[in-house]
Amino acid sequence: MPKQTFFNLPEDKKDLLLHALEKEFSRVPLFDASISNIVKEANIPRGSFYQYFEDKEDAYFYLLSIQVEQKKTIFRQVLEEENGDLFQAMSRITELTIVELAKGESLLFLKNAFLNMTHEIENMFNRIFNGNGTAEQFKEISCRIDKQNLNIKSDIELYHVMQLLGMVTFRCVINKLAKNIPLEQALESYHLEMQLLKQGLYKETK
Amino acid sequence: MPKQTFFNLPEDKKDLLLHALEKEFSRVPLFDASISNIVKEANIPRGSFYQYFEDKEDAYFYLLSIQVEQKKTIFRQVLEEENGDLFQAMSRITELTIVELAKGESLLFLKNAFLNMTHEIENMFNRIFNGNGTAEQFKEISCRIDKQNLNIKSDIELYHVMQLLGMVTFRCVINKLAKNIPLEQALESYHLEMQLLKQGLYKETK
DNA sequence: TATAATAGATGACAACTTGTCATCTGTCAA
DNA sequence: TTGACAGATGACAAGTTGTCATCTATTATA
Repeated sequence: MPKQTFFNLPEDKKDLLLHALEKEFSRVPLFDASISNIVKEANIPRGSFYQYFEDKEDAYFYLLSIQVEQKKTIFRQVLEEENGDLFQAMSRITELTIVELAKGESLLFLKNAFLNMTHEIENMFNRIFNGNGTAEQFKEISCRIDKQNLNIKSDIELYHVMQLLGMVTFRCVINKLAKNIPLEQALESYHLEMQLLKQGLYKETK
Repeated sequence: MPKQTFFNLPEDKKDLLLHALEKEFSRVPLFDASISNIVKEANIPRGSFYQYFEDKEDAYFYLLSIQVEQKKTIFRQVLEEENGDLFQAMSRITELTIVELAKGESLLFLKNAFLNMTHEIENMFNRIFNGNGTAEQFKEISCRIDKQNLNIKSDIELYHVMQLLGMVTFRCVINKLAKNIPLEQALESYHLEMQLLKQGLYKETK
């Protein structure tokens, strides 16, 4: 988390900073990003950066958390529109994401995030589905999910189902971006995997 | 890939280099590793490093590919021992891996690889299951798999099944390492997810 | 044998990083 | 008026990386 000093800043200066962060983290992934570029862009002295943030990672994950928060709202909406159908909602989100990311220069920050997804970045993204990890946050989403058609016996199983779906979704987007797979082909693979997940990979369950 | 110059080196010097690489990449993950440390450890001039490798990544992925090749052999063995049962084989590999990684200071290189898994590193690991990506390599493994109990209609579906299993396995190991989850608990989650995969997440398939 | 050609070794170097810290500056409260 | 303190500032040490002109050794050729 940024230091208190950052939050004490006037709104416009905070915005300026955030824009500088987004610009640099859109240019290159986290590990290639340079604080020097950020301070140059934001026109603040180098020392100030360290007054506001612990380090590069701190700034990065703060920016990411903001964007994830926005995605979370969208996910909620879609889930509602699909009447709590988890699979349906995930499919639509994936399609939305892929199509949007394919649109050239836009969303470079997210593109870099996907292409350099580590478990820490993925954990942040998972907040879309699980909130910040607390039981209440999980409940808040899980209660909006229609469990009727899901083959689950408990909340723990629901949690794992969501983990699995998240995994497959991320992998699909990453794969599409990394190998520059055509849109339709990426979606085809995705739906195939989703279908496999639904049906199960084993013939005789019992 | 390392440059030809590297492969022209006498065996003992190559070994020296590889040990220096392993030492540095065991100390820290790829992005924090320093070429300076490597050349210091291997006692070669800085310029020589660039005579042998393109850059840090080049050296890293070469070392990783060697270790993955070893894992591939183990996987083949286990798959044979389990008479082609993919789930059984994956379970055993996962248990082996988790137990081994838990043993303190050993395998620090692999530990770092897991904790900083990117899609590029994951792709390398996937060679364990898919070979280098060619159709022949895939066939070579897939023909050893017993498809009787698998709910698949084609080789493409088998490919995706293996992707899914790999995904869940990696995630399990990463999760265990990152959150320092006790061994039994990690395995419990893993088996739960495997069970869900087997049975399917949906109640009525049709 | 003498010479040329080529592969490889070498380390100094420019051009960047990063995080720190002593020193300013401005704004309140007493 | 004077502290006190939060915050701003930029020079700095210590590190990094990739390059390149210059050696050196080995092998092929005349």
